[in-house]
Amino acid sequence: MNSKDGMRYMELVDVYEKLDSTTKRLEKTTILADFFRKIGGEDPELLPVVTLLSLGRVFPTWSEEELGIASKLLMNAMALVAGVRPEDVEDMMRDAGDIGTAAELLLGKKKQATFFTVPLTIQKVHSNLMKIADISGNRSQYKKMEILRELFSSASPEEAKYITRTVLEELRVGVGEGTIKDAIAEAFSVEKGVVERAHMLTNDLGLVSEVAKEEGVEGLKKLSLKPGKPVKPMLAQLSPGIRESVEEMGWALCETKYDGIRVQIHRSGDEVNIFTRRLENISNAVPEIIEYIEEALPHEDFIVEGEIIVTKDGKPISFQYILQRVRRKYEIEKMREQVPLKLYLFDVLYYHGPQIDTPFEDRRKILESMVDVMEDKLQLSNQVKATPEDIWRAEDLFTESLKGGHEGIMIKDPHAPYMPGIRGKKMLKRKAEPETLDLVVVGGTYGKGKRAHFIGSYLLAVQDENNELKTIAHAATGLDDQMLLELSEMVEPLITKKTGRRVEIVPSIILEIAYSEIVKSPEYESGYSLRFPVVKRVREDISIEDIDTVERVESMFKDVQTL
DNA sequence: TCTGATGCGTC
DNA sequence: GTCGGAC
DNA sequence: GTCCGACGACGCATCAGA
Repeated sequence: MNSKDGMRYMELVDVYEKLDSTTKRLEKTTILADFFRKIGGEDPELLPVVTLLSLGRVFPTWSEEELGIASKLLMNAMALVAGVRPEDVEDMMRDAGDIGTAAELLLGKKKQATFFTVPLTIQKVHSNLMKIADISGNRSQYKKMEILRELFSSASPEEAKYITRTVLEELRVGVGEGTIKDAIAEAFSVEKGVVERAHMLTNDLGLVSEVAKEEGVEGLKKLSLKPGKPVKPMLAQLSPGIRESVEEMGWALCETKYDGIRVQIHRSGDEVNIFTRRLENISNAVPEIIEYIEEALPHEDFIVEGEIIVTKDGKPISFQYILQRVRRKYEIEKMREQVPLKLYLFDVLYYHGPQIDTPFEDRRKILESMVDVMEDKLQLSNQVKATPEDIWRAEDLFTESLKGGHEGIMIKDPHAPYMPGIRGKKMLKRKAEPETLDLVVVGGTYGKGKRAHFIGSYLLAVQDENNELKTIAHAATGLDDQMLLELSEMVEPLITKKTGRRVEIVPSIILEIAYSEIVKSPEYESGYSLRFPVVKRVREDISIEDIDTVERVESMFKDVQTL
């Protein structure tokens, strides 16, 4: 290590390799903690950067910066550097099962011809990646690739492996935020709870590690909630059953679960901002929501949360519509007419100071005191109180919710504080039982990582009135290791064609697929597709003539719409 | 100027 | 979003 | 219980290239 030029990227790569070589969380934590401590001692300015890079990120969570490079562009850049065709890279990637490993192999060959290189530093890698995010406009893809090319040309094969994975933000060394938090706590001898809280409130583990080292517990405790700065929303777990969940809480506040977009709304002085679950600012896309807030809530600093849905004649309509609104930049006024929004508020995080430690029961009361309801535009979530004795209140809410075209119910612990970014048992969700269809496998796509040498996703079809097969969805989740293997073995002899990572398969294997909802599809031959498809089992007991039909799908889709 | 591929966010 | 695997 | 990483559909923005 050279103190003038900063620490070499290779040192970080060694850490990645060590992390990858164990599956034990405690070991990973110690590896990271040791490294953080080392950086803290030798090159403290690098600590926030290294913390982010260890997570496989270039920017902190709250940042709106993005690289605009994913697998395809990256493959092109790799092809350029290695002097091969992009298709060769794709083949290699399929065989290696991972773009990082493919990069390592490709550059390994190339490197033998290279004479010498200037060693990469962590700083250099990070600053070049940050530069990529700033490039836009004409020839931007080319310029981005030039930066990658420069990095690759001075990278060792092993370094290239992790640069590619970092660009894709998929480091895949088994380290996520939980492990990083533990490591920061261990490295700088602060309590884990304090690290956790600081992270909740800032969404910036780089900052947290820096403060932990420089100012310790005192510094971390000073970080706090501020209107204008979004925090990660508290998340819900699946409820195993309404009664069981309510009993476990003692009593519960149950609310309709609306099928829309979760938003966190901040008022800071004169400014109102609306953030999504991943902390993206969508204020410009939903001007009417800002207006409703101006009208219905106090002109004081606050943070509230709710769900935005689309309604027609006061009734909720398909989730697909709201996707037309969230990230829109153009023709906003026009869409505002066509796709009207409604906001249901259900929580408050800040009002006359932080309220996240206030029990939910009381937060709700505060929220109620803040809001002047606007019919059809802004309301509080529909809420009932349920105890084990009158569990029917919750059960009725559930059936009413589904009948009304909503998604189910939330079951909330009245005593719980608001825990940003935590998915715990203080807030549960209960949705309708999924439906199932019997579909035939007509193709597939090879997977990555764990699924590198399997078909990681199956293309499925229904039959039409002429017994022709029409595609309707891909399914990948729901397969355990054993089924993954068995299916691969069944499918292998049926493959008729391979193009890149995709294969075509003689139709014969039938899968039972669960799904939450049928949706209109611009992509699949049947004109429909499935929301949240899950593989349940292989149907060896029926034959291909028995699979479900386009007609059936169509009739079920209409049922859903007319609810 | 238009279209398809790609990226990236929502669920 | 769902799910399975590892701890 | 918790964390992590496999993977699903859709729609808008952006950019390359016809």
